[in-house]
Amino acid sequence: MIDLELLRKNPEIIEEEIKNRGMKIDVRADVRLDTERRSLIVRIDDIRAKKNEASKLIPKIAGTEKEKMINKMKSLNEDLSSLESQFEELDRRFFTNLAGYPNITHPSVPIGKDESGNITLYFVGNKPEFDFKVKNHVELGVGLDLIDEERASKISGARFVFLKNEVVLLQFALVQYVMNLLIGKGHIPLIPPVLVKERTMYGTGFFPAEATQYYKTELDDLFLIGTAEVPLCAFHSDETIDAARLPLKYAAYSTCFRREAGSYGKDMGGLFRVHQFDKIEMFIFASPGKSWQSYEYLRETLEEIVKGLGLHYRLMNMCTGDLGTPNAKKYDLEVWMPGQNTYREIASCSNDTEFQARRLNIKFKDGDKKGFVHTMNSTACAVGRTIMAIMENYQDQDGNIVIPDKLVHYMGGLKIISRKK
RNA sequence: GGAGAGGUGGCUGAGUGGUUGAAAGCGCUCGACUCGAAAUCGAGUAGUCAGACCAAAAUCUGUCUCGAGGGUUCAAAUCCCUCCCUCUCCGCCA
Repeated sequence: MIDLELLRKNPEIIEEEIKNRGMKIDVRADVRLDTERRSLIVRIDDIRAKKNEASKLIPKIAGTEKEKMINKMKSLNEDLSSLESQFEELDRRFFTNLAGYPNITHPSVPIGKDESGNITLYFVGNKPEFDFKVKNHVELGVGLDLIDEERASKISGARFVFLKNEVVLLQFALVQYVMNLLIGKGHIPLIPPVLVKERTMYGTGFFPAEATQYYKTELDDLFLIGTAEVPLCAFHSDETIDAARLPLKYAAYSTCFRREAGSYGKDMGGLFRVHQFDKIEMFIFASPGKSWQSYEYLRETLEEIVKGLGLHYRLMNMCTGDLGTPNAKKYDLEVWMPGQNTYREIASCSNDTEFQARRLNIKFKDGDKKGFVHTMNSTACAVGRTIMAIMENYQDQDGNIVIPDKLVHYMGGLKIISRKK
């Protein structure tokens, strides 16, 4: 949700934003709509005031006086209900339109039409070189008996997978490594509910726009979350947080579910695009003044995690055309995947400034100062995709997988996953 | 799955048709008393959306809000309907 004051006072800023994002919204028409609805509010409030005044008088008077007053009230009611229905119509239209407005992007966000406008900020680490023919993670996984897609498909359908043997331990190791790192930095660990109410999906802005992306339970009207961002963001909804507690940092581990509607045939096979995966998500509630500082902290932390695993990656600054509506800025972290011979997204880090907080009514209080907090989130570790990256980057000539140093401890000392005899 | 209870201000909790946005208590803020504190006394203490003023803040005026939505009525926290949510007991269960 955008700031109404901004729409009223500086509609040109919003128009510029919409243009940059390649969206089409008639801002001026909505400004007029707002003016109209406000003048109706004034007229309605005026009648209500008269009603309230009369209402206080009625019990004190009697006879014809009272009779007259009651009749006056009746006629006021007629005026009122017609104005009210006009208002409701305008109001509904206005806020429906407003729901489509994007957040205002940070000046550092590049302007561009689509993903081709995204800017590579930098590369970290070196692309690994192999003097043998590399395998992709599916070939490796099948060879080492680490993933089973066939049976998953038999019992659940396409885009599901069994993780098996050492790679199960690898998942636990990753979770331990990442959680410990985040707890050390003051993040509060959480395991959230993965089923949420419909209104939570609306509140966090995932509905109605992306409603077809998520699973719904048939008997209870609950939805499976696509990311822990949903319960994390809603965690403090309708709360006022003392500024002294900001920034409030969380880290949630959860399974995530996505229908992947509209991606038929895309990235089939393996761990990259599945209906169910596990993820650790970072989330921060920050005061507006420290927002961008906290956001860069998120990025640094994400990079620290990926660097710790020794993966080569590039950091992308997503352009206006490729940003989500709530995002003021977004970094994507793309890891080099030797088996795909390309960089693939394994993490995404965005600052939604006060866009979500406004919608979920999350405020801060700093003495006499009150306002909406800023919310931002970042993947800490998308477990499936990270496992995929480790498998492909740490393979050896014999199709074995070396365990990254940082994880050996959490693997009970196991240094390599090798072919079973 | 069966049976029941309930949703009122930061909290506890009154309030079954008319100066009730809401008693009382607690908490909190300010003031008095005190060398200081406690106790005591006094005052204040919800948010929303508009409007006036304004650079802005503050202030003032009005509106709406007693889980949500609808209905009855001149008038609803209070009566009626629908929905949502929370809790307790029994059953089942990791």
